[in-house]
Amino acid sequence: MRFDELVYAVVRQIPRGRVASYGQVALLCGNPRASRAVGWALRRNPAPGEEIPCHRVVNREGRLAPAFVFGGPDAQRSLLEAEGVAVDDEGFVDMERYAWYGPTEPPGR
DNA sequence: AGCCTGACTCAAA
DNA sequence: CTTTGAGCCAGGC
Repeated sequence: MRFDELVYAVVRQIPRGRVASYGQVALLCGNPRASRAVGWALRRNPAPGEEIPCHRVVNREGRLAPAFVFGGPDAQRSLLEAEGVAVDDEGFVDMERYAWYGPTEPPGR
């Protein structure tokens, strides 16, 4: 299986209203250091939207991807806010509150 | 095989 | 806090 397919498989599991960091996705793919490769894979996302919610992937600090990536300065923000994820003016999301813990989704939050 | 790129991350100045 | 530099990984050429 291609690495990017693995990335998509993971991203596809991120629930609505939650976000995951590139490092988190890389970890779930088995390569904690492959965060860059994750971004590389998402760059050519074959099915944006509910299929592969790449807008739910943010960097380690909860910072959204650069504007050009989603074709607009508020594209990703709109998608996230639409599903209940608050995004501040600087394009940051509260990781403590929206971070996805993984496929198993441990207790608490 | 080698070199380059990037939606990343960490450490240091 | 901002700016650099370096390590990392997969894929495109």
